[in-house]
Amino acid sequence: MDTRTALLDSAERAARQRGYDGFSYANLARDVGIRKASIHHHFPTKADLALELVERYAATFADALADIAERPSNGAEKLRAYLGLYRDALAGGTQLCLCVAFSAGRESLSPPVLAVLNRFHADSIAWLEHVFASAKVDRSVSGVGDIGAEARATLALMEGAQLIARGAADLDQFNRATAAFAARLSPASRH
Amino acid sequence: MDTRTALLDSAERAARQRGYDGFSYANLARDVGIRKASIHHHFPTKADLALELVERYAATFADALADIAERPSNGAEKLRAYLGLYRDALAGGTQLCLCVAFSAGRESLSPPVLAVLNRFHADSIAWLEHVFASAKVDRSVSGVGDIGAEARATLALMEGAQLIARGAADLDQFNRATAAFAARLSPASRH
DNA sequence: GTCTATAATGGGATAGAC
DNA sequence: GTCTATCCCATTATAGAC
Repeated sequence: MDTRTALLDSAERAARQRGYDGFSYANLARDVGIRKASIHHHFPTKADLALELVERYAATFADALADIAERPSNGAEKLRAYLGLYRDALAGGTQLCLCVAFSAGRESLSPPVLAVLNRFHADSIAWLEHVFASAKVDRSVSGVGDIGAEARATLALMEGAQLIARGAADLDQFNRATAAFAARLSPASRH
Repeated sequence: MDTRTALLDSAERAARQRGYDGFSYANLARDVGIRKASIHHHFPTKADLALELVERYAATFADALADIAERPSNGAEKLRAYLGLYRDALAGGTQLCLCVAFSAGRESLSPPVLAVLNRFHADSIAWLEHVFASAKVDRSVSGVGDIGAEARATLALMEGAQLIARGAADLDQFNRATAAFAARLSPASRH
């Protein structure tokens, strides 16, 4: 594999486990098998690396959301898939969504990275608002209230449930924290 | 004020803004007005400081929960007060609950600090389970399902809503994310 | 593209005078 | 209890050979 990609992969794993301040070029160098000075050839500064990391992550996530949105499914099924994204991102209780992991050490981040993070949040909320709006029409989700509030509550629930599960290193904590939310979603139809 | 207390206060502010890795003895020294070497007289290592910090915070929080629990109020009013604790902890969008702030850089923390953090979470969940159980009886909260799931979902919602509000540096984001939850609580009676 | 070598900085921590 | 002075280490980053 491409050294550059290997570095990004290694950095993503580390960042999602330990946050931005929690990984160093020395870690990456050991992990990838080159010297730390060589990393600067690919990413001149750590801020450059972080920016590309978060951009790549946001793009991948946005693709996943677009993929879900395009499916010919109702609101409940889209939200179930959304829930699955956050469950999978936990990697069994060891990792967080990169944006949650970066949200903590926020003050260490460069302005461009913060900008991507904020966009990620705004896009997520907009996507959720859209899905909740369609769910209100197709009646596949019970008790849908104000769309903006639903979207923010859902995002908060995902991020908080990740923190709880990560703290306990136990994926089941995520499932329990999101059980009531999942119960609002009408069952998947058996095609 | 006591130098020791001033150091703890300064450290708490810094930690809740920037996480464990995000503050240093140099910061505290500048803030409190002594030299950084002097801090070691009060707290030999940073792990010692962090432990006392998190213990003090957990104790204060536990007192607040006990205070709420002892009030002659129904489940809804207790949960409203709980919500208020997390809203106030945001300090208008600039700070997180210490346990949320520490949850991120988890891997940097010493085992004793992690232990206090885990106890904090467990105690919070137990407290919430108890309140939801009583709310099920007094019918002051709508649609109460499984107690354990309700408790974990509520904790996750608080923590996630804090992250969202902090990211936007806007307290109102917290209110919006928790609006649906607040709407489940029966209105406060006018004595 | 990767290496060795080396800044330059900042971190936590210690010794010992006052 | 606080200070100065110092240590050791890890960090990001650069220069220049190969």
